[in-house]
Amino acid sequence: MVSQSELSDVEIDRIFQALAASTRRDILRRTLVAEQSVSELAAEYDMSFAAVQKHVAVLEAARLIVKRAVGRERLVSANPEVIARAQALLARYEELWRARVDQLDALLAEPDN
Amino acid sequence: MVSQSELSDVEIDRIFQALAASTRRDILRRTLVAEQSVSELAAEYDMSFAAVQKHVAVLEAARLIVKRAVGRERLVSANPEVIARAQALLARYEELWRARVDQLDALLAEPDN
DNA sequence: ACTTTGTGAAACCATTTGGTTGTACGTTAG
DNA sequence: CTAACGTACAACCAAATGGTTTCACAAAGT
Repeated sequence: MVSQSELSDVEIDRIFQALAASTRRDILRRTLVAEQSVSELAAEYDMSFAAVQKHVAVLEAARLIVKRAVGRERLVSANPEVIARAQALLARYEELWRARVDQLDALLAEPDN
Repeated sequence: MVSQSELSDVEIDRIFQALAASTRRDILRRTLVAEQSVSELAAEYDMSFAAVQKHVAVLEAARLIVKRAVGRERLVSANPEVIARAQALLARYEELWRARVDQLDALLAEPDN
């Protein structure tokens, strides 16, 4: 079992904000597959090292990734836990929708209409 | 079956960007449960009508909601289709993670280690 | 006919975002 | 020891964001 403290609004803001840029989604994808140093990541994109580092920082603030120090390198790996939380959030939205549809169905099934 | 054209990066950007503000998530929640006019929505928040209208516009640009005109009102309702797409995206990320874990498991299960 | 209501859009402003370059500093390599 | 590498951070800038107020206009109510 993992820590199941509820996510605050600002935390959710940060998660979706972090996901709202394709470079960051790509970094997330890469680090889900395998741990990578910040330089390795930076080499993949057509922008400065500092820019990539900032993207990594945004993902880290959202706790979508974690870094661990190994010598002078910082190895980045994704945190699937938080991704799962975001997914669960969206799933709850869909549930609201289903409830609405069910309610409508029940109404239509009412005999005295 | 619904239209299954692939989402572009910018479309995905817009979806997550739209989800990255709690007011907009709240609007989405309300309109998932029941159709609401823009004024009805605006009445719920401590900001100007124009501000809420802008939030609605952001959600609409992301196609997370749709509007239909009834007289002078614009009735807003959520589009669960797009929410499902976002959820599916996150699910694929989790799948990448699982593949990584499986690969690691296989490696550890190797007899000649 | 006039007024009110619901919506949209423009202009404006402060803050945030996403990029840049430059600097500093610890770690590894020669 | 010195040079190169990996990272972090600050300062700066343009563009986007999130709010405001104001104006315009069509639809509904009186």
